Amino acid sequence: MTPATSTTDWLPAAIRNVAIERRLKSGQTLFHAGNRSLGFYEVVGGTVRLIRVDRSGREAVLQTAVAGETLAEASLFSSVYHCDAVALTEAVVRLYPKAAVLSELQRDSETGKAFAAMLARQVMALRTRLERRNIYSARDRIRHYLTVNAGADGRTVALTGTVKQLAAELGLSHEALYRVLARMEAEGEIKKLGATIKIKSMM
Amino acid sequence: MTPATSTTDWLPAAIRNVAIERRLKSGQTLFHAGNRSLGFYEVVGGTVRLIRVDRSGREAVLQTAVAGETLAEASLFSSVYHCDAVALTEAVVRLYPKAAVLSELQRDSETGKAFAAMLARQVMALRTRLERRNIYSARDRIRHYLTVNAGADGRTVALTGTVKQLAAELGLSHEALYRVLARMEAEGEIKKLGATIKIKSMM
DNA sequence: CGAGTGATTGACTTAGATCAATGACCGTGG
DNA sequence: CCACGGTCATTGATCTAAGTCAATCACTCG
Repeated sequence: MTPATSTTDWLPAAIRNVAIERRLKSGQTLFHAGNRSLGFYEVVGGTVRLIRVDRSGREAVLQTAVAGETLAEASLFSSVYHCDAVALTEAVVRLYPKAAVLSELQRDSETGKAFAAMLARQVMALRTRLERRNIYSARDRIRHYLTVNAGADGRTVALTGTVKQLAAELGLSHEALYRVLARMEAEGEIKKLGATIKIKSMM
Repeated sequence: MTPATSTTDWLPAAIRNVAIERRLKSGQTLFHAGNRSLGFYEVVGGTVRLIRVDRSGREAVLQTAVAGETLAEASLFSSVYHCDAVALTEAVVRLYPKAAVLSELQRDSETGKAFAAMLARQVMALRTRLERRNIYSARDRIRHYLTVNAGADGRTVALTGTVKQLAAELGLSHEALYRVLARMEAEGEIKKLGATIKIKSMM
């Protein structure tokens, strides 16, 4: 339900303690495709990208992970990494060693369940975000975001970050977002109150 | 790696056999938000939508599941459904009962692992598709698709369905896709060979 | 043999990207 | 304490890529 890529709360302390923190310089490679998989990572600070490089050198970004997000979970179940990970900015990551995680998942079925639940929730949230991107009109995309993220009263949406960040989440330029938001407010559909948006009427 | 939402291969026969198939008429509701969660579904045929309805009656689509895809996995870990599911077309779904699935996941750690691995792969694939939608230019979006989905030789992409379906996957009108593909071919970047695209040079 | 759908291409329109500029804030270093 | 550099918020002007409407042709199917 929450869009938050709520990272690693499912991890028992036992595993969290064996995590290995590593600091990356901007541009530095964390792992390469083909490297033996050591486990999955959590980005503690900065930004790390997963990249697939084709033989002509062109690269395609598979994921851009920022602080709090998690990286390469699937590598837990694979012996090698299938893409490159490189730091886009200076960054700090935490490695959760494969063997430790897997054996813990196996030993404690509660942890296994929590892990699966977290992944299932992520799948749900990702599908929702993807579905939103299928909406062509900026206004309807915003409406989708608002109704999906409305609080319990169904009328109040708490903005998590800056408007620019929201624009990125929606796949709009920030200018376009400002404009549409302004129009929606002018037409009485919403009301901005600081970091909150009130949904008033709907057309 | 494969973009396929490869559904239920992880399920042991034991569970597959207790699945309950159900036929839905177009427009029929499979479950409502707040209903006690019975398990998750696989869409065998037709199309089913997950919908969140806000109090003013506006609805936001959270997911559109077509044949072969899976629905509401997260409900395995929740006591009630959190949205409505309604058939967009006539449809056939298969219900995997929660209790049976959960106990099997718990009993057989191999199954649990396979389930988690499937979810992790789905998360990866979804993130990749979402990342692609961040690319504004149609051409670059197509390039992203091609490099991500290139076969082992890195130069051959097998199209899974029709070009129209690809257009939907890319979030483009099919006309736009035809045009850009035609231009790319004219400029020698790719070569279409039936249901295959050869990547020739890259600009 | 029509009906329905995909593939393709042309013409036209427009929503939203881009480029620009301004004002409000904010931390910070002298 | 204040000037300065940086980022966010906001709005205007302009441009274009891609959507929409439309028409044609090729196919498949009952």
